[in-house]
This record gives sequence, structure tokens and C-alpha cells, in this order.
Amino acid sequence: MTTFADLGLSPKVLSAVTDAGYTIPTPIQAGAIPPALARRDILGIAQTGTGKTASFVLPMLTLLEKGRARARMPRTLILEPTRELAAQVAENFEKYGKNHKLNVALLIGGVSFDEQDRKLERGADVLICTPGRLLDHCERGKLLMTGVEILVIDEADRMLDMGFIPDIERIAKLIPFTRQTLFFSATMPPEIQKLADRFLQNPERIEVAPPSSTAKTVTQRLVATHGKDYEKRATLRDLIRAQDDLKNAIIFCNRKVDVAELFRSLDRHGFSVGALHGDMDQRARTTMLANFKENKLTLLVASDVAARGLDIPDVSHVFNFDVPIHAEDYVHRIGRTGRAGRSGAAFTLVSKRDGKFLDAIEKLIDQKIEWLSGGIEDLPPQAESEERERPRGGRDRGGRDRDRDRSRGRKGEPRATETRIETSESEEKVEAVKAERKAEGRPQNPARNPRAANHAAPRPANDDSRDRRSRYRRDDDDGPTPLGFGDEVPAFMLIAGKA
DNA sequence: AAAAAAT
Repeated sequence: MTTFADLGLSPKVLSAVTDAGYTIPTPIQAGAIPPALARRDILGIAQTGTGKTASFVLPMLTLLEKGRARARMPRTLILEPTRELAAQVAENFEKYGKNHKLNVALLIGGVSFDEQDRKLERGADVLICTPGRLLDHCERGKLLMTGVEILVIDEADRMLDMGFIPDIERIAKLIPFTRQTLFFSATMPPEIQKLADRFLQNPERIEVAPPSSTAKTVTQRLVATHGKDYEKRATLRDLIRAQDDLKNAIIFCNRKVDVAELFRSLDRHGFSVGALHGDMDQRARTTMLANFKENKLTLLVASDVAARGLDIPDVSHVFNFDVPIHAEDYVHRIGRTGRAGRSGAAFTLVSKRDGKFLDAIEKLIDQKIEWLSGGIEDLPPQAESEERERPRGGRDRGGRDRDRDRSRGRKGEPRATETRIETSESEEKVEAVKAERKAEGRPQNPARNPRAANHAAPRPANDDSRDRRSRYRRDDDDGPTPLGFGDEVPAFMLIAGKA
């Protein structure tokens, strides 16, 4: 059996690999490292989760042991589609390059130029970049690309999706053609093949089987839900609470605004939760991801920025709050769990309107996904209330659901994912008003349900069905209704605040 | 029905 020791890596690199606990290379590593060390061009067709990053980091480290960097003349250049991926590759250089004295510079947007400039000035052995920021540095004249010996283009198909190919071409033109090029892509559509043909000279082609993409170790289920945001959020909360083996989870939304909104909702409900999407400032992105990786956050609500490539080990669950619009994204998303042979669970919330996207997914993965408990047609009728979203109160964070849990003695301990948040004074007042109303046998907070008054079958005065924890219960997370408006709550106050 | 990336 091939071990890392058989691949021709330098002793310094080998010892770092051993220290990291690896002995057996993955197929892409075994296939790509020897020709890369022989200075061949590489065409690697491999998805994330196959050990692709190490397949270029390790030989680069070995090759970089000869020679030294000169100011403003980087020796190697790695292009990544997202900032997080770039940062992750930089971490790999730290980990496997701990026996080297290499200058690694991370050139990504969203952070200041100063430190990046300083590193360039000092002479970078390795430059890890997102295309925009790299070109920015080039245009500022801080960077000479004529010394680049190795160019890595990672996630080429994703770069294509993101419209980066013109940038990549511009960058490639600045680099001498005597360079060695390592080119990686998860898929090989014709445009990518053309690009590879232009960039690579007589490459060694290594193709590895898609990592058990919809792996057998991942239990996939569909969860029927009504389609309103609050109904989906309630379904999701119940689903999360029902998981006994949940260690940590990524929850995917299709849109950034929905990431922000779901994050706020879960946070208010006391879940240990973070958010990640491309409109957040870079510091927040970095800390959120770090906290999630360090298990300081149990849940991460994310856009597809997190769907591919991010190496977050040991995610026990993936929840698709939205059915992804592009079927491939489904595969990438659920590929965040069940990695390296571990078991994982992936749940996808499906409402009526998601039908055709679901069909496309099942066609792509060539299997039918089981429903957790009945399909959409089996859903109980929509909750009788058609209340709309209420405004978001800044001060009424969390707590309320669990307060009721206690006072009513409902069974079920708060799960590990939930943390207690102090009930604010204003919230206590609202609770007090509610309790008073209830004692008087009046419907709770009528302003919250303008239609309740003329509902065909009014609830008995002591009916507390509204409060029963049910996936169909009205989302109760949106703060107290503004008191004093009666049925005349201005429309603008009912619109969910978008970040 | 989207997201990502330079400012």
C-alpha cells in the first residue's frame, strides 16, 4: 500500500504530515503528488473532501525548499474562488509548513491592504488570493508576477460559475509560461476543458471518483412543510430539537436575506447559532467560521458560500432550509456531512412550490429521497391563523419559549443547543399582559390575529392550543406585537426587517 | 427563486 513516505516528499514535509496524523494518502494525493514533484502540470478532477488541497500544498512545500523569495516577487500563486477557501489553504500551509520558514501571504478582499503590502514587501514564497484583490495589488504596482514558478488554479468550475475566468486569464498572462500549473476542478464542462487546454502543457490527468457525493453514510430525508417563512422556521426548530445525535449543523438558505433572518430567529429562540454569507463584513465571517469550527457555535446558518470546499470536520447534520435551486448545490451542501466515512444526516425542508427543484435533485443523484414522515399532501391543513410577520423588537431576545416551558411544566429539557438568555423587562411586561388576558378568558393578544375575531369556529376561552409546541404553530419568535395599535398595525411594521 | 468577488 502506498504511504506518504513513498511519494517523494521532503523529510520536513513528511514529518509535518506524520505529526498531523496521516500515513495513507488519498487517491488524488497519491496520483498528483509524484508528478507535481517532477514539475509536471496537473489536471486534477476532484471534489472537495477528497484531500485535494494537500495534493498541491505538500509538493509545493517540497519544491519551495530550494530558493528564496525576493521582495514583491512571489514564487508561487494560488487562486481560490472565495475568501474562506483562500484562508483555509493558508491554514494548510501553516500546518504542513511548520518545519519551513516560508512567507505565506493571503491576499483577499474585505481586509486592509497594509498587512498584505508588508508581506509582499518582505517577499512571499506563497501567495494565496481571490482574483479581485490580487489584480488590485497588481494595478497598484506592488507586485511582480515574473518570478512565479508555480500557479495553482483551484475550483476552476466554480470560478467559471462566478464569472472569474476573465480575471484568471488576465492573471495568467502576467505569469511566465515556463511556470508549472496545477489545475483543479470538480467537474469538466467544455469551457473548463478549453481553459485547461490553454493553461496546461502536457498535464498529468488525475480523476478521482466523486467522493461518495451523496454518500451512503449520509442519511437523507425530506421534510414536508408549509411554505411561509414562519412555518418553515417552526418546522426547522422542531426538526433540530428532535435530533438526538446532533453535534453541530449547517443550515443552508438560498438567499442572504434569509440567512440573516433565520439566524436572528434561531438566536432569539436561544439556539447556539452563527451566520455566514457574503454580505457580512470579513471580520464577522472569519469569527463566525472560527467559532463554529471550535464548537463555540452549534448551528451555522449559511448561504452557498459555505456549500463547497470549506473544511469543517465532523458536521453531524445539514439542514436545507430552502431546496437549492441548482441541483449540484444539493450535492455540495450535503457533502458537508458524512465526511471521511463518518455518518451524517441531511434534512431538506420541502414545501409545495419546491417540487420541480426536488425533481431535478433526485434526477441528478439518481435516487428518490425518503420523506421523514409523509409528503406534502399528508400535511395537516395550514394553521388556521394567517397572521403575518410582526416587527422585530431589538430588546426581546430569546427566552420566552422556554419560560413557558417551565411555567407550564412541559416535558423536555432544553437541548444542548439552547442557551438561556435573560428575559428583558419589556418582555416580562408583555408576558404579564398575556397572563392577565388569559386569566380573564380573553384570547391572547388579539392584535396579533386580526382575523381571530370573525373566525368561523372561535376557540373556547380556555383553549391553549396556540401554545402547544407544534410544527404548525404560528412562529412565536418575532417579538411582542406593538401594543396600542389594535387591528390597525401599520403595514410597514409588519414587514420583516431585512438586513 | 441565488451566491460569490475589488472598492
